[in-house]
Amino acid sequence: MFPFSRKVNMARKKQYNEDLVVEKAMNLFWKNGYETTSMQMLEKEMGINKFSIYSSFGNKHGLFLESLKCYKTKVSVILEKFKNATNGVEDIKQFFYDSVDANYKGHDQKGCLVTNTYNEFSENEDQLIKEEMISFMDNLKELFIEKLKINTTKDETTILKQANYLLLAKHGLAAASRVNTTKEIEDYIEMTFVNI
Amino acid sequence: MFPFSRKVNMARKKQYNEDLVVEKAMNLFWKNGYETTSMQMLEKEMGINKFSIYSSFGNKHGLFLESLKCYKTKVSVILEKFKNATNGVEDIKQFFYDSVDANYKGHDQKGCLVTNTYNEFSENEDQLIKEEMISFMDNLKELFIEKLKINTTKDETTILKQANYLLLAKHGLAAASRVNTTKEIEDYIEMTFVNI
DNA sequence: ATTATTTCTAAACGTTCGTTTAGTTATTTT
DNA sequence: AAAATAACTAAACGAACGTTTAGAAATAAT
Repeated sequence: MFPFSRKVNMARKKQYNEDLVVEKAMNLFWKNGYETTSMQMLEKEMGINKFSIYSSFGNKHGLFLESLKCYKTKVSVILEKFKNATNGVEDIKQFFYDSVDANYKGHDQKGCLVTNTYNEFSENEDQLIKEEMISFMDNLKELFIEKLKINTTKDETTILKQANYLLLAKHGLAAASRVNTTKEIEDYIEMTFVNI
Repeated sequence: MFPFSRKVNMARKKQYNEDLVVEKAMNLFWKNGYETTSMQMLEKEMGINKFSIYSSFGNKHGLFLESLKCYKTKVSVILEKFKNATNGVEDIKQFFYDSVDANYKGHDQKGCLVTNTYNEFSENEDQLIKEEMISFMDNLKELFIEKLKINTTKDETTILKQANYLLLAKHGLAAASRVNTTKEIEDYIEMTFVNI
């Protein structure tokens, strides 16, 4: 599963669960961003030694990639629900509400890790992570398009415009998740969908 | 003007213009963000020695604060135009277009420095900069409210909702300024204002 | 012309960063 | 039980960070 973890001839057992410590790392990255999160902080939060981090994940960058995977797994429940929905626009709105609920869990107001990462790396030279984030958003846009096509007479051009609009609206939602109240966020979502 | 620059008994003249080098620093911060921009990069971009930076601006943090002031001066033209406008909602839309134009100057697609800074510092402990950004956005929200009240029968609650919606829409616009085409940005702005 | 003061260059400062390594401990294999 | 091997702890690594300092160069005042 994890690229740097051994599987055969295990002389001594790992005293930690890799999935569990990745989730802890993910929460720290989510809260602080990539650069601000130091290996020292990760050591403390994950409860394991630096050596263990490096032998399991290669380096900080590798750990971050695993953290992103972990985040995707975390949101996959919402995403699957969204993918399987069949009501059209109403599904997108519900997806927005579900996303906010997920980001409010634990009352930490950390926004969306994908959006945060996208913002942090947008002027960075790390192509791999940028492409990961862009791919995630492109997939989301495709899903928006798919749902917008349900029960509608709108032409293709309008649908593409609306999908792009909704994708950008999600940036606003991520910002809102960090500062606004639940009520304000609700108002924002409702207003976003008035003209869709 | 600048807190660390001397004014009296100047034995040797400064070989640089402080306003000019701050603008260069601002452009670098704008492009890369605060943390990613190192003193080395600033030295090179500003064309002066580290010592000169420290004697003029105290430290990196001080230089960033001056850069933010410089940015505000830069956008003050747009902001003043917006403040003096009297047509209502149409003025806000024009302000959105003007903001995009300003951010596209130089074709660097750096987004909005205030929004970028707000994103970078949102989970940071730097209260001063956070408050500066929040204050800037609060002022903007107040202006939105003021313009929304022109030629309207809408009640106070609706206006507050719409102002908050527009403020969050500006986050989407900042994200769009970095990746979307001019046409896509136009579509986004038009769609944002359909239901206002 | 000399002195005082400021700016300049360039090197070094202490810290922290991500990363690596040496040596101990624990478990499996022989 | 002995040997082999993997995971552990803890210290150290070089590089980069923001910041400071020592000394040379330049200008003002005397």
